[in-house]
Order: sequence, then C-alpha cells, then structure tokens
Amino acid sequence: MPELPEVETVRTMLDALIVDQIITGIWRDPDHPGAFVGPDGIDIEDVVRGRGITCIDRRGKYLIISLGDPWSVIAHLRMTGRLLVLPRSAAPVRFEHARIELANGNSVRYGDQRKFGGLRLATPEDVDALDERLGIEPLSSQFRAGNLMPLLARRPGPIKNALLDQGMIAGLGNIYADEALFRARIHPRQAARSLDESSVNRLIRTIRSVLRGAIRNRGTTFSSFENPYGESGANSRNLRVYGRKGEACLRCGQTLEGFRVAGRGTTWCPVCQPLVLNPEKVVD
DNA sequence: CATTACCTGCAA
DNA sequence: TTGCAGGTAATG
Repeated sequence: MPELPEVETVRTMLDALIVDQIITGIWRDPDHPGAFVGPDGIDIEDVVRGRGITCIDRRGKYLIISLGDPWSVIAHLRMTGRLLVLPRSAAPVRFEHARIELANGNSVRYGDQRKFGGLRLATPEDVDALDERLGIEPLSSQFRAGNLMPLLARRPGPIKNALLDQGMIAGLGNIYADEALFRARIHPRQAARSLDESSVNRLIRTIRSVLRGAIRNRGTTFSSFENPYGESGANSRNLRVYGRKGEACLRCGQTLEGFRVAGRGTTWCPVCQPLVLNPEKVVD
C-alpha cells in the first residue's frame, strides 16, 4: 500500500529515469481506460506527444509529472498501483493498464491489480485544487505543533482518524499511522483533541522519523509495492506493530492487539499505548 | 461526522 | 465460501 515513503521512492527514481525525456506516444488498456484519463473532449495522446518531462513532484501520496506549458500528469497508486520503467520492447507488466512511450526507447508502465489508481492529464487548475485539498506535508517545516494543535483541537474522534485524513496531514496511511502512534506511545483511539502539546510534539517527531526511515529503506513492501526498477522496499523489518497482531510487543512483550479504527485494521500495544481517559488538557 | 463502494487475490 | 486488505470518492 503505497504511502508517502513509497511514493517518494517512486518520485526519486522517476526523476532519475525519465526527466528530460520526450514522450512519443501512449497506450491505454481498452478494457480499463480509466487508468489514464484527461479532461472531457481532450485527446490525451495529441496533448502529450512531443512533450518533454520537465520535473516530478510529490504532494501527499500523489505524483505530479510536469510536461511543460500548461499540462501535467497526476498519478496515484492507491492500493496496488505500480509505475515501472522498462524498454519499449519489454513484455507488459502484470495488470498493465497504461503506458507512456519515451524517445530514448524506454516506456513507463502503469500496472494496477485492483484498478483503484491511475494517471490523469491535468491542468494547472487541477494541480492547484489538489494542493488546496491536501493538508500539511509531514516532512516540511510547516509540520509543527503550532500548526497541528489547532486542527486537532477542533476535530472530534480518535487521533488515528485525524492522522489518516489527507486534508489534515498529507501522505500518512495505515502502516505509518500505526507505527508513529506506537512510537509516540499514543493509543489509536485517544481523542485527537485531548492530546497536550508535549504529546503532539512527540507524535510529530515520530511521524517524521518513521517516514524518513522508510524513505531510507526505499519503502515498505508488505504485499505488492515495487519501485520503478521493479524492486521491493526494505522497510518491512522496521515495522514494530503493523502486521504483528497477536505477536509480542518488541518493547514490553505484551501481546499486540488488533481492532478497527477509522474502518481500518489497527494494531497497538495495550501496555505501551495506554488510553488516557481523563487528560488534564482543557479544550475551549 | 461515519460508512460504503470500488476492485481482486488470497487466507481462513 | 466468506471476508479481509485499504486510499479515496461518494453517500448517509
């Protein structure tokens, strides 16, 4: 499940592999044209053919591939999407639904077993709208208690729901939300508005370190994630709670528990992450 | 605000 | 055979 570190890994590698390349054509799977869409009435191939790829940015879990002038391609891998760079002559990747051919003989392949994600030809207005819809970048200088506390204070519900809200913090998913909460020793169902400043600062630090560590390991491959070279990420060995329900806590030995929070499978340690029922924190 | 739909492979 | 995996849009 690609989250911020996986998308950042893809971004870095695509930056090295396809920036400054010229697009010579595209292919779309007729059985799943939704894998590469554009504005109504626009022929995607007409727009992109002959254009160069100028830069590749990331916003939350989205990739923004700039094609110069007004156009860019926004990509989201959702659950099982993969972007690989292969020679044009190479066989289709598994579940290949779209392809971008490059003048140097390579091609970008979009594969997606579950067809949740895809590519979208986008205008600057689309990119601005995306930017405004998404919350704070957790690896930016904006991610600090002074900015996060007011958002949490006004939000009802568990802290885990808040962490997964892309409009609040952009890029966290189920894996890194659970990992950050464990390291910050905060119960996933702790009321978001009940966290005091020191807890929020602790959470900010653990989110940063969990994400940075995962980027160093080129992402977590739990099931299907692959980078543009077709390689798995090495971060699985750093996970302390995700996927370890029923196993011993690596810190205290207690059996890790699992339940659903925010509609997601959630794993936590009942000893290391106590629920604070009567926090002194007062919300005005 | 919370819940469901979208998909498909795989484990139980 | 059933249900779970989960990011996001749509719905209640």
